[in-house]
Amino acid sequence: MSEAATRDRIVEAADRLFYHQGYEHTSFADIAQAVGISRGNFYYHFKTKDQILDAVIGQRMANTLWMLDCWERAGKTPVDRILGFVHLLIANQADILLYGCPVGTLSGELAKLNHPARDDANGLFTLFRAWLRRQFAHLGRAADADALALHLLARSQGVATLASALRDAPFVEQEVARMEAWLRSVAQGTDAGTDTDANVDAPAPRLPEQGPTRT
Amino acid sequence: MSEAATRDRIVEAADRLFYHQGYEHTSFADIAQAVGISRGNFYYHFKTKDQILDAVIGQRMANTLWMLDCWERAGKTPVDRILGFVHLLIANQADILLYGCPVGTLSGELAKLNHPARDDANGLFTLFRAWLRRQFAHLGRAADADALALHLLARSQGVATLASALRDAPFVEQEVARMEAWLRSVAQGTDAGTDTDANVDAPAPRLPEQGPTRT
DNA sequence: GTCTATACTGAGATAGAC
DNA sequence: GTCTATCTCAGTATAGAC
Repeated sequence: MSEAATRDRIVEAADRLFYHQGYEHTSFADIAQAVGISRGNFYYHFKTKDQILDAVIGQRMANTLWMLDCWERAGKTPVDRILGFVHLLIANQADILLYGCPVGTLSGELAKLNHPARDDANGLFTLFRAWLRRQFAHLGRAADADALALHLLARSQGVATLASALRDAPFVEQEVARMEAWLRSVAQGTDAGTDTDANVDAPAPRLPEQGPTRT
Repeated sequence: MSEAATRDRIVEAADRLFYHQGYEHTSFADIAQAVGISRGNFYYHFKTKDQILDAVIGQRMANTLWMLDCWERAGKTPVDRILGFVHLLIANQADILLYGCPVGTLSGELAKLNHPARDDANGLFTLFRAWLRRQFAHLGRAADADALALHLLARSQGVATLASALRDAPFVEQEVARMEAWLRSVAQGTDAGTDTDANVDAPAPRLPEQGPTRT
């Protein structure tokens, strides 16, 4: 088999396994078995496990850019385009219920491992952030476009995390509907709790927080 | 040293290390070193790694119950009590920026490992969920109290995930302010996008979603 | 209760034949 | 390019002395 073809199959298998089982928990043997090659052959294509991770992240970046570009071209209005992002939760619902968001979970794992590729993995977040920011700016919210982008990213991450923990599909639908409503209110400028209001530095009574554990 | 004292120190060290480094990435040697005992002594107290995990989860459950009870007694109104939860993000900001939320990250890791203690870890979510649900019910939102509880839990999870990925402290403050504003609107019954509205089954144009990758 | 010594396993990585 | 064989090391776990 051609070198490129085998390499691609390795990256593809590693991508899936890292998503399903986590990076650290996935062994060379797992990937080799999934591809159908020997462990030895493996090292012809990748010298270290970190190299495979780099390749996987690289491919995810490319795929993400391609996907963002699709939404860009397919959506007539900024709202339509942002809905493309929101509906990823629906389109990938089955996987998300089982494995969470691939961006968030990889980022979280690499953070705990203190892995050098941590920043590269976070680059995926940056891709979405910049794209969303541009959409919100086009929506006439240039002033707080970045805050809105981060807000929506966080909402989406939270839904993925809780959905996979609880394995709760209706919850995903519910939250997506909520995000759609929020997006409409942002488009109409009727959203509450934004930075343009004075409520940012509202004092709000702080309670005696925090027991012996953190949460 | 008394048996109980050493055991407690092991659980405490394991709790911290599981949070900082992840469960799988933390070895017996790591915990033993942190406690200052030998690996051999370790096995006098816990026979397997899973047993330590169970003990850690048990302690987190107890601590969480205690914390929820504190908020219950300290907050005069349901809004005050819920704010106790929201402000955990502020109180534990430093840790969250580095390690994310201990509940969400453990739950996510155990899900990927397909670990038997997965459901036990998710019990922590259930604790918060039931407590928040009760607060929202007291707020006069009995009909959608559970949905509101899950929504706030998800928001909090999303903020923790993104905050630790981006190491962005101002973002946490910003999102907490947003949650406070949202909570006020819920208390006043002026919140949008709830299940009581007709917008749940709004069609909303679905775009050609999903490129070759999931996100 | 706590220690040292050690068995056993799986995983990352290398060498060299085909 | 792909394979088998092998090395090294870390991690879980056990046995038995003190």
